Amino acid sequence: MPELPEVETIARGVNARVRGDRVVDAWFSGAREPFKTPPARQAKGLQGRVFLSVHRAGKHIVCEMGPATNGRAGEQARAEAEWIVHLGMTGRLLVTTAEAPREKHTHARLTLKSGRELRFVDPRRFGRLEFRELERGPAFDAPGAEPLEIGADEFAALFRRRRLSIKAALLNQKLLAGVGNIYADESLFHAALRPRRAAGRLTRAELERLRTALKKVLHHAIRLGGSSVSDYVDADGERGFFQLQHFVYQRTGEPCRRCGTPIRRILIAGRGTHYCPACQR
DNA sequence: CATTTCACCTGGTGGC
DNA sequence: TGCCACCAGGTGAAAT
Repeated sequence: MPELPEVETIARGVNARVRGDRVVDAWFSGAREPFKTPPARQAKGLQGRVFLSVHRAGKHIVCEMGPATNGRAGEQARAEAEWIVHLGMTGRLLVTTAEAPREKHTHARLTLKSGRELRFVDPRRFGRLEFRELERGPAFDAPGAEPLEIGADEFAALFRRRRLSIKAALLNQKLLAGVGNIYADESLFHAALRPRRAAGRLTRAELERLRTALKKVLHHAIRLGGSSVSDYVDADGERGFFQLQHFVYQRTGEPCRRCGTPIRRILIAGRGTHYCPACQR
């Protein structure tokens, strides 16, 4: 469901829990949707492999998988494959005991050598699971720029000559990777910019305000998430996601925390968009 | 080509 | 309680 901060938190939590563990069995549901790679191929590819590391790229969780056979002791194995998890709107990646009750809508279960399981649960099935053999193709690379790393020049260049709204531009993963509806609305509020403003018409100063607001909001959310990794990753924690105090997101009609004006909700790119008509210009 | 709309899913909520 | 409309953190294909 998750946007960049949630995905970052989940990737860190999963990394800490499965790094060095080995897949001894892989099970996938019969459902069609969540598989970018046919489930049988994923199961076969993952079988026996060791988790070298897990990290985030955009909204994707990328698991670097090492060889299925034990290497020489003390030798650092090289990644041979990647298991890529996109959580869509409702996906969760959980580390559980083998005995933990199986939740409805479980689409993948990797049994690990430690006895634990890594489970993918996704009611709406907007999530995607992909498996790549690095020998046969390129490593995964999220298309857009990382909002936490991008510099002022590169950021400004993303929006130059674009006629779409800045809100729609922020949501476009080919421009920036990882920004979703919550943090788009929140960062536009902190930058004091109307979501309907044409992206290409923002001044350099406004864009710089947006870039710093976005960074700040994302870092803050990661910091909060980091203190409750277990809410996301350990068997059935689900809090985490909404614990942040939003300034505009889903506060339609409520008073702006800065000036008291009722927050407005409009539709941009089919997504609910929240802003303060007084603070944002 | 850039941009917008819509379909893909299940589940929760609030009105009647 | 039931029924219904509407909403949800995402994205890629189809339409404009």
